[in-house]
Amino acid sequence: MHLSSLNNMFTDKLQERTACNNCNTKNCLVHSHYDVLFTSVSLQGKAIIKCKKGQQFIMEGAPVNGLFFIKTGTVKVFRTGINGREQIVRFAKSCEIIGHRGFGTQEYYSIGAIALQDAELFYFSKEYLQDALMANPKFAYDMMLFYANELNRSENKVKTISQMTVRERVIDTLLYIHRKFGDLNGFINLPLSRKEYADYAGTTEEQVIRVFSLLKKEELIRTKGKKVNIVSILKLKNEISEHNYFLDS
DNA sequence: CCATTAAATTCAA
DNA sequence: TTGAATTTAATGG
Repeated sequence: MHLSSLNNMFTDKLQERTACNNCNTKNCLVHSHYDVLFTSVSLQGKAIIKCKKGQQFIMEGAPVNGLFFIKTGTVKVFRTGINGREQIVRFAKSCEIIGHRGFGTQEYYSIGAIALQDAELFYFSKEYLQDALMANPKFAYDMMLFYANELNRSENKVKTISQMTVRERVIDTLLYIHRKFGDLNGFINLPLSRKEYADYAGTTEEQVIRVFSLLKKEELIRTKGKKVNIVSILKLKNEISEHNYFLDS
């Protein structure tokens, strides 16, 4: 089969899968630059990767050779600390980019990424993306905005971790997850273990469990297994609003 | 941090 | 669909 017809098959396949419901086209780099990313004649440097729940698709220390866009599913991005403790850097959902920090100059990934649910990923090689960026200023500009935003978020996170108490950090984490993933029948729409809350908040599993217990006694949250129901978002916000509370995505 | 028990999830029959 | 096996939550030392 000829290469260009192979490529058409690829694009058709993509098109039928690109009807993602929770994607705001305006904010989605893949969708708003669909033509740039998918209509090139070359098949090289793009792929769809299917990732099962719990599967790690970026290894810390592995050589960087491209970057991922999440099509469906959710992903956690983490870095391993000094005594083997995991620090979750961020959670990502569809339309977000993973592995971008190493894109320009870095040789190796400084982060790992694991699918929290079954996920589909678009993969683009460095070379492919470089060509797309060079050829399309609007795409390059949108990418730059994305990077600026990421940097801002990451600087805010430093403040949060270093200045807040454990309880405040756990609350901050709950609000962040809720803001980002919304809720389904009152429960936060992302099942996370207590350890994962801890790894994001920079604490231990036990601390999170104890803070949760207190919050339950105070009737600020309810839990059912992994599912968490925030009773009063306002009261939780108030607890940390006197410190730094930044709206980020 | 570790040990114990309770609870929830997974998996396969 | 059930329940046995495994994993995760919760608490107290």
